[in-house]
Amino acid sequence: MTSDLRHDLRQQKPFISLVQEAQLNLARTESVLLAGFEQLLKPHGIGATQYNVLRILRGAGAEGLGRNEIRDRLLTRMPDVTRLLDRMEKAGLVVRVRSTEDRRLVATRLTKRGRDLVDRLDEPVAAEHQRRLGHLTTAELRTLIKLLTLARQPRQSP
Amino acid sequence: MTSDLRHDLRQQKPFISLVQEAQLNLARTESVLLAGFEQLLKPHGIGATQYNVLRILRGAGAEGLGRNEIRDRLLTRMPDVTRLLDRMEKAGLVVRVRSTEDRRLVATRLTKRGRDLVDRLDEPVAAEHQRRLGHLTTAELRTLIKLLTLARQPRQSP
DNA sequence: TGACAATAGGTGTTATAACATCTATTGTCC
DNA sequence: GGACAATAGATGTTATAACACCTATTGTCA
Repeated sequence: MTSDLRHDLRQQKPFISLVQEAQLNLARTESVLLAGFEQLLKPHGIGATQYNVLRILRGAGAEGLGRNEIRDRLLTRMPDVTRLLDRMEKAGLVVRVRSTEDRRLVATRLTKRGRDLVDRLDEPVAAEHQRRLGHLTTAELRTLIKLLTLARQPRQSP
Repeated sequence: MTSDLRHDLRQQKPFISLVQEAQLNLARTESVLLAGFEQLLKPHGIGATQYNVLRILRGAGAEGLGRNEIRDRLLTRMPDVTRLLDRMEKAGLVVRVRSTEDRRLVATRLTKRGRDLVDRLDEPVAAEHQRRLGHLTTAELRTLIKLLTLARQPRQSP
């Protein structure tokens, strides 16, 4: 009776399988890194998600991007991109212009202010990442990237 | 002039250093795994954080734990544990009892309902983790865990 | 061409997170 | 033993995330 055995052993911490241990480590590590990153961004009035949008828009060039395109490019799932962009527009970081050809389309673009901010952040962000992960060797980083990429491919039925 | 060079090359995606690539992969992988996990928990009316608390309290035994102790054991940073516990108490998953010896202390304990829920979730949670990460070999998982652990030790000045 | 699905985006509402500040209780030290 | 720092926890308030649903515009096809 598997169920009884599990019942008896609980309270200790057995059955922390390797996959669970990996998942716990992943969550913990991401949390630690993210916290440091948010700390860095806070004085500039934005969070990690907004920073992400700034990078995406900078990469997209002058034409800008539509809401759904931005959503799809974000690292983390984020419904309600509309109001995220609302806030960024209010903060003067982006502007939105509705297309005249297809009036359903609204392109979001960086303002000079947004562009300047993300440019100014390049160095401190790189420095923070270096500080956090710079003690890993190149080989270790490559392996880590490889394993994380592999981890995103589920066994079956994506 | 480094600054000018950077200025000229922007818009492309150069300067994605290994450390940044690692960080991006970490965030992305965590997001994907977390989304699947939340999906699994949703039918049970809790999220990943509450599930975490349930596991922590189960591990703590019958005496329960104080608010700060729970906060410190959580995987991810979480201010406002008070209202998280409020919600769980309202949902009948935990109870809080104030100590008579030191009236500052309030122990939070699992109710039978909370205990049953976390017990019932053991199998589906294990299965989900297996589904997500089970295609990695034991050696790969060990390496991943090792590297993630290493990544949490910053170079200097914690 | 007119109904209707598809697409892009927005809004209303509720839940949760984040931040700062507050209260109660206990320990400590002059 | 009385002032005061320290500790444990709670509360007020604002911002953000999550979820379901709505509006406008365009494409398509009988």
